[in-house]
Amino acid sequence: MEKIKVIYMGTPDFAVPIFQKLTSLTEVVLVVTQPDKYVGRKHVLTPPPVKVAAEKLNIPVFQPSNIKKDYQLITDTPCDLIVTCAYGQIIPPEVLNYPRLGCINVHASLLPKYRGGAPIHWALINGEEKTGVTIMTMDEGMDSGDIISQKKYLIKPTDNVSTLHNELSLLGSSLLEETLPSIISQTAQHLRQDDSLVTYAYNITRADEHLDFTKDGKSIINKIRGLNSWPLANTLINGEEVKIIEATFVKKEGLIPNQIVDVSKNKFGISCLDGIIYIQKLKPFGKKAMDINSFLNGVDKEKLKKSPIS
RNA sequence: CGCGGGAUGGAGCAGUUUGGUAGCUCGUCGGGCUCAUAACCCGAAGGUCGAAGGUUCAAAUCCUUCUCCCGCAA
Repeated sequence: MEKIKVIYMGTPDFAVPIFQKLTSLTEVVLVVTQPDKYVGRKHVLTPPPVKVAAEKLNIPVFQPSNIKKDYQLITDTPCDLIVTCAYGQIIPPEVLNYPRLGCINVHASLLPKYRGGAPIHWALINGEEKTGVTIMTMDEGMDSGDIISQKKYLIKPTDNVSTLHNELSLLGSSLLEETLPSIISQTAQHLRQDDSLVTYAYNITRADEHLDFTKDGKSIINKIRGLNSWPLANTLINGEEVKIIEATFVKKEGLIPNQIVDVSKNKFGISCLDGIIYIQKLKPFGKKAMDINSFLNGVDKEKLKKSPIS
């Protein structure tokens, strides 16, 4: 079978395995990704991961800062299909309508749930038992196109953003492999999204990262793992911001929430609505991540017991 | 030069303001107690105090420059 010509549009790590799978199945003639960005304290100009992967394979890369205006190169490049995954910009109709087989997108949720930029985070934070990946047609809305195929993933209690990110990225790759033939033969089923079931997963904001210890233990733990390894949940202990990386929950009745209730050699417990959150791993302000034993070794435990949480 | 925090035995920290013998909590190793232990007791090893230069009789501490790590902001 002759390989079809594809333009791939994607940006972050999540989009890399899907890109690589695509290169093995089709001829990727152009990669469109976000411009290099200045990141970090030193403002180092950093290329997006998909660009790095594309350059390794000597595939041309196009990085328009505003694709609504600057799409000429795409529509001048002969191709049969456009595949997108976490590209990062709304794609104009001129591009959507260009390839004869259309535009499809790989999204990290079971649409119509969790449309938007942070579906993995929100699925974990909300304590979902399952999530998955969806391949769909693109339209001018945000993740609102027709569903072509889906694959479920049962979330493990040990999953966090990093593990789930990897799982779904691989799942997306294999789903793409399974779905591609029906796209090429134009026999794919198109299922309209049920508007009444739509939910949105907006990008995580600073306020989303803050832990509220007056809530129930389960939701606090879900938030901690739903923000791990990035950007991490935080709280203020004695006015200093501390990132909470890992914690466990023990159910217990009759506690006043939001208090430091258990400090010993290797335990640091904060009360919540229905029990105690034991911090296992954290990152104090200005310090590196450390386990709870290390943290307790270097801290005045009597003072810590009296510290307010906010 | 965007803003701020930090670097002290293997880990986490105190000591720096006011220069004067390297300290705490752990870990490691050895010994003891114990039916036993991640518990307790006794002892030991392990550090050119991030780097370089300067001031001084004397610098972890004061001055200058540099490197690396972390958070925020983009």
